[in-house]
Amino acid sequence: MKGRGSVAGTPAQKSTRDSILDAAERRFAERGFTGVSVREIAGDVGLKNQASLYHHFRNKRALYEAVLARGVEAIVDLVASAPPSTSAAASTAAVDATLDRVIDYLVEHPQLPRLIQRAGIDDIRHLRGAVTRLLRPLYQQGLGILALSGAQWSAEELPHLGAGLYHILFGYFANAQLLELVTQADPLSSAAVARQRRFVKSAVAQLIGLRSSPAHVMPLRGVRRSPPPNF
Amino acid sequence: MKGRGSVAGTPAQKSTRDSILDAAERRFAERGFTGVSVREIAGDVGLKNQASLYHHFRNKRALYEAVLARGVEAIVDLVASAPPSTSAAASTAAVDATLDRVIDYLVEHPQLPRLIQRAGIDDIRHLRGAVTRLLRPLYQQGLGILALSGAQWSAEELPHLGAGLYHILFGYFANAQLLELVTQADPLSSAAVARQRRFVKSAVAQLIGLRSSPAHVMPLRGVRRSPPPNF
Amino acid sequence: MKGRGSVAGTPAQKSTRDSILDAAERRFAERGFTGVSVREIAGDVGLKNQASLYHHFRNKRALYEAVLARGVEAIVDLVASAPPSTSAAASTAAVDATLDRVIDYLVEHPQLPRLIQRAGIDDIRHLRGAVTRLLRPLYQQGLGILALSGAQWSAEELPHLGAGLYHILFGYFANAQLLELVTQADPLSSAAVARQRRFVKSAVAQLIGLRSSPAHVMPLRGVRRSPPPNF
Amino acid sequence: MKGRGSVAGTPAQKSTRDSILDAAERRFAERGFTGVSVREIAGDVGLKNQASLYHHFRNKRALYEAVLARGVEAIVDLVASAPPSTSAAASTAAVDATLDRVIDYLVEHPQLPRLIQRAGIDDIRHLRGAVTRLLRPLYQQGLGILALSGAQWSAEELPHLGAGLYHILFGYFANAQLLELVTQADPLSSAAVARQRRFVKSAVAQLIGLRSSPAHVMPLRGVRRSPPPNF
DNA sequence: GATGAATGAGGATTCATTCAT
DNA sequence: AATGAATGAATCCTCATTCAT
Repeated sequence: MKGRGSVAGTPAQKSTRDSILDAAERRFAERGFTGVSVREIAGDVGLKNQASLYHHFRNKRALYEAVLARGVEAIVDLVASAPPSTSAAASTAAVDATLDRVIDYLVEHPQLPRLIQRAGIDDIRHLRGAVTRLLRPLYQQGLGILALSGAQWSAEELPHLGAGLYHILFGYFANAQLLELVTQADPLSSAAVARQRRFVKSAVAQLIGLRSSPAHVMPLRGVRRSPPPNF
Repeated sequence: MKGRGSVAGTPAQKSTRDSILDAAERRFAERGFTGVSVREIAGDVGLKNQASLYHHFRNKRALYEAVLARGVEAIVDLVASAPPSTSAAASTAAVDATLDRVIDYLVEHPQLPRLIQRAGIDDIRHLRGAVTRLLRPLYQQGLGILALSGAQWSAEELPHLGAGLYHILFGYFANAQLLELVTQADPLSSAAVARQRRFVKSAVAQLIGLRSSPAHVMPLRGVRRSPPPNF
Repeated sequence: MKGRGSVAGTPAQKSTRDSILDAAERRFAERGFTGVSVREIAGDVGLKNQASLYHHFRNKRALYEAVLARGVEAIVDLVASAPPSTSAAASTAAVDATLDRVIDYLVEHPQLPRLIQRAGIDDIRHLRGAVTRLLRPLYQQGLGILALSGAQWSAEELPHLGAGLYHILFGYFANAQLLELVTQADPLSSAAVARQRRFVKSAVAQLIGLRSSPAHVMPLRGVRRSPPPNF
Repeated sequence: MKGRGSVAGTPAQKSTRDSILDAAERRFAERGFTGVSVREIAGDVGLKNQASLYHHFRNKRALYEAVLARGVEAIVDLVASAPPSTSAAASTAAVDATLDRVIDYLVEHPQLPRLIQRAGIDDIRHLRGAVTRLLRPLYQQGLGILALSGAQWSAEELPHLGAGLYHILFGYFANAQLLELVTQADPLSSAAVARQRRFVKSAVAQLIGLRSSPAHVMPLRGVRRSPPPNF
């Protein structure tokens, strides 16, 4: 968020600016920066004229960056709020809790992973500042956590592990449409999300190499006997 | 053909059509369908005019789909050429070999993962046909392989595992730019690629359960035969 | 508004929208829908850019249809304002008055007959709505008038008579250029128009049978009450 | 027809060139010169490439003019073949016969009137030569016939009469689509054409002022009792 | 005589943005 | 804060035409 952002403490003028951000987030997630027109976003918000939008954001790119910053900040906050645990056991719990928080959030904001994955694939020249400011600290924090865990990975492999975990976590939601078409089942159904949640936790536990994870597997066993999907 | 066209005597000179496909693949991977102009692609190929391009492809979208199909087909061929092994041991070797082939190919065609990841995130309505034709069989084959391996996953979890492996494998290359900015190291350096190769193989092995984590595999075995749920 | 826009104080200054309609009417009449470019019309109006035109009309066809509707409505109003006379004598006067009004109007708007004749020859799929809304009532009214007059035509022949009168009336002005080339005289000179006016009135009178050719009118009278054929 | 036309006596190479003319006539009649693309015509003829068309006609306009000339010449021949009668009685019969011939021809070539009406409305600068060569003699001949008939018209009114007759005759067929939409009946059905034929003859007889026409009216009386159309 | 390829010019339309109100 | 109008640049695509084969 830049310059004219919410004046401290006063939630007053929320309406229009935030509506624009919401609409833009949805659109940009769906079709990317170049695939969305300012007119479209203005229309979504109920503005009769694209010109009105320029009262709230300097231009299209500024709007895009505001959307992206808002989205990434939310994720960063989610992860950053994890207690900086030092013991492996506490770390395990913390990781699981963080995964839960993130997955919960991604389910509630299903367009966010698309938006962020897109931004990662797109030309990131425009995003150097935001990346450095927001993502690098997050990355360092993640590396710290991974390093703590009883790892089977060398220090130089940790970045690869971090990237892998990120892709597992975000890729599922970002590619929901594709998954649906390929598997012919809704990847965002609550059952599917529950399964994905279990899978991610289990996979993370295995890859991170913490042996405390089986705990949460057991209670779910009964569920595993539920009727099979038609994958 | 003019300009850089076929030099007399070398019959295998790349056809205009293929040159267009190459240029388009690069561009579409970089900036997506809406971010690329036909003029740009035509220019890359040395065509003096966009009109010429329409001699080879009905329109921009047809070109895009041709590019995508070519790219996906290459991957599919890579994976499909894996011997349909039945023993777990043979499977392990086959999986490793396939991973090597795919990684080799992605390194050689670094734009392909971006292109494909993008296509997965984008509106896929236009791609129904291609997806069904190309990806579904590949997916079924993948599921088969995963099911064969002595895994700790239930049948209903296999799709999630498959998706996860895909995201680990392609995400790294697709997000190379982002990774570079965050980690401040080149993810496509030969050293980094070698590390990623080791990481992927190791991670796959762990997740598929061929080599490690046999601990909690046993209790789940019976479940794997259960019919799939509705996702 | 820029350039030649509204001069302060004169509120009835022609709106941009109307200027566009005027220019488009002229152009479309001259060269037809496909023969005119949007750029051309925008240029005529003094707009520096085609884009401005799209602020007032959704697209080229919408503009064309607006032009056509405006033109036809003017004619319809002209004819519709004729008093619904019931006696043959009053009808005669009314017909003459209507002819005068229409001819006056066509002389003042020489491009209108071309526009309308063109529309009749062109593919009318796009015009179904307008035709049904505007022309069918006019046609019914015309049939009523023709039926009233002491005519030598059967009910089933009235549509042919109506069409014939329409073609005589509009064809002259629509084909003015051709007539000039063939007759080597200006068909729109005031003398020529006066002659045409006399000719039309006289021809209409003869064909409608109000004034002349009573000879073979009688034998046909009874027939006129016969129900109409299927065309 | 210009330059490369059919070499005297040899009907040999008819095929392609004439096919092109036929297709072009249809298309140009439907949508006018600017509304038709060369590709379209070539496609109609079965040519896989527009380039082939340029073997037969120098360019699009030359093709158009050839089409127009062929069409107009046919009409001119039809009218010119009327015996140059000198007596009014013979003239009446000749006029009727000519009308029959022309109407027969227009029914068989329903696209011709549209083509010709269009040409008359369009910018005729390109057609000066053809008009002068083909139409002026026809016009003079027509004037002669009209002058012969026991006319109620002055010499200076004859051009108006001539134009009116032309518009009645061609307008009906040229505007068939429009008439159909307005009257909700097919103007080219054989019944409708028969009625139009009677109407035209009768109208012409009245306007020309020949008193011999009633003859052909009587035998048709029975038909007039046929069931009514839904005009 | 027919075709594949190429091309310059132009087609309609949409783009992001600005300005006065 | 919002809107109507305008605009330059760019969009995809089609046009008629030419040339070598």
